[in-house]
Amino acid sequence: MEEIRKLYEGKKTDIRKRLDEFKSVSDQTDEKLFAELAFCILTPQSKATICWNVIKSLEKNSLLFTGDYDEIRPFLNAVRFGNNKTGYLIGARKFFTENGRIVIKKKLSQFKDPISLRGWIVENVKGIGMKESSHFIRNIGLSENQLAILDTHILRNLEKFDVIEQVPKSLTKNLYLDIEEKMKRFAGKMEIPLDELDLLLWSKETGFIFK
DNA sequence: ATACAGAGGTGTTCC
DNA sequence: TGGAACACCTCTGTA
Repeated sequence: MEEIRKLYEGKKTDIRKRLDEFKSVSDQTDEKLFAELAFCILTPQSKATICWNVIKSLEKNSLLFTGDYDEIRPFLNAVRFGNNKTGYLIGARKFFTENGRIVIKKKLSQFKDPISLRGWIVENVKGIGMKESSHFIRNIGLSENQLAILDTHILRNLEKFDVIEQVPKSLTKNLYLDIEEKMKRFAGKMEIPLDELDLLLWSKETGFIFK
């Protein structure tokens, strides 16, 4: 507990700066928001920096919004499960396309709160589960301290600090929500906003704050 | 050198 | 009907 508080005081400035950058994303174009979503589709079990570079390459080559499977797939050669993820990316693009262009901000703004938005994305965007939906919403600055991004790093830390008994072997939707509640209570006890606690535990494991 | 676990999980299948 | 088991797939660090 004391360890967390001390760590937090040291990194608070950097963490808040990063969260402010996330918040500014919601003012970006629909294309920019989709690029974030695409990034979150690629991320599972893969290196975040590589995934972000892939998205940038696709943008540079004007394929993110127009490329078909065979054109996009080679860019995902270094991404785990590239076959599936290429399909998910194209499916998501189709889902958010209206009259030939990406419409995403308008759709997201229909939701009152981050929780319902997350559920809607999980239901409708194939390839995005609870964790990545939370990740995406946080990355575009709409999480409002209500969503936990429960990846292996965070779960390991929650176990370490006795927030959960042990890291579960598989994370069902209900279990996700259950652990999320526990993490929220822990954040409250630590007097650290949930979004900041997430980045804190994440950077504690990986040494830096990326996405 | 070769082997092997682990990496910011998710969809499908089966009970 | 909710959850466990399994497939997806490639790179990197470690022994």
